[in-house]
Amino acid sequence: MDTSSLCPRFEKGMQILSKRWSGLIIHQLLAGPQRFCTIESALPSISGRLLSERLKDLEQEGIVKRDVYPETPVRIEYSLTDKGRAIEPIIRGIEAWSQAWVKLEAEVQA
Amino acid sequence: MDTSSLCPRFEKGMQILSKRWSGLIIHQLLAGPQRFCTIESALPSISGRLLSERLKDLEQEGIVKRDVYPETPVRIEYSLTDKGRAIEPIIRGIEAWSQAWVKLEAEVQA
DNA sequence: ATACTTTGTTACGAAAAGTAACTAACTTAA
DNA sequence: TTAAGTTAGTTACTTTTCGTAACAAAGTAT
Repeated sequence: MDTSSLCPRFEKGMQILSKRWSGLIIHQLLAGPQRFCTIESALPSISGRLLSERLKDLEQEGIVKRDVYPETPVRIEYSLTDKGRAIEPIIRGIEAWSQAWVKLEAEVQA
Repeated sequence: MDTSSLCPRFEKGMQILSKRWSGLIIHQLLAGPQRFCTIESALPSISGRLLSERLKDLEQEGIVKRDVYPETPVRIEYSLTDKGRAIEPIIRGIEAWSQAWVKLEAEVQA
């Protein structure tokens, strides 16, 4: 029973952005187009399997674009679409909030 | 191997906000303090088990406050702390992005 | 005492995420 | 012409998280 005025667009948007790794991948791609292995080593502890899966999800949502350059070795570059770049203010907002409010384990005095 | 300059605060902030339901719960609490069953019926298809778990997570992170009023029946109100209210611009950003860019299933013409 | 409400908890099966090893295509080195 | 290396994944398997449903404590009303 949905008695709320919860907008289905907002609900879906939230679903997309709150999938694990999506935010960090988008953040990484804000630095410019880059290849699979660059993203993989930029993000701590994401595995190839998940990165591959998540990039496919984001491509399907029209947030990420995948370009194949048949060089040698083949170069595959991932970049943000307009829809993806439109997420930048949100990511920056999360950065700002995190700087201002998030305490790391080491800083939390119980 | 973390060769990036990825800020650990940002990483943790992202982890908190991107947990399933966190965003929608915070969005709901932006409307003001409210009780468990109100949140439960405002969000589509979240179960008591998950809502309980997520509210505890958010309370632990200092984002949500839990107040017990020993009335009859007992009233327990959940509200946002300052740290929680500071998330409002991010949630509004996601709302705006969703309005502008998110297409629902029904609208996607393959 | 019994039934009802609110705020949860417990138990269990399903789905998603994490880990590690493997594959395909193409290159350079021996 | 093998052999080993690189990039971009995939497959198989384990662990964690999620979802569903039934139950429980504390109090009121009947």
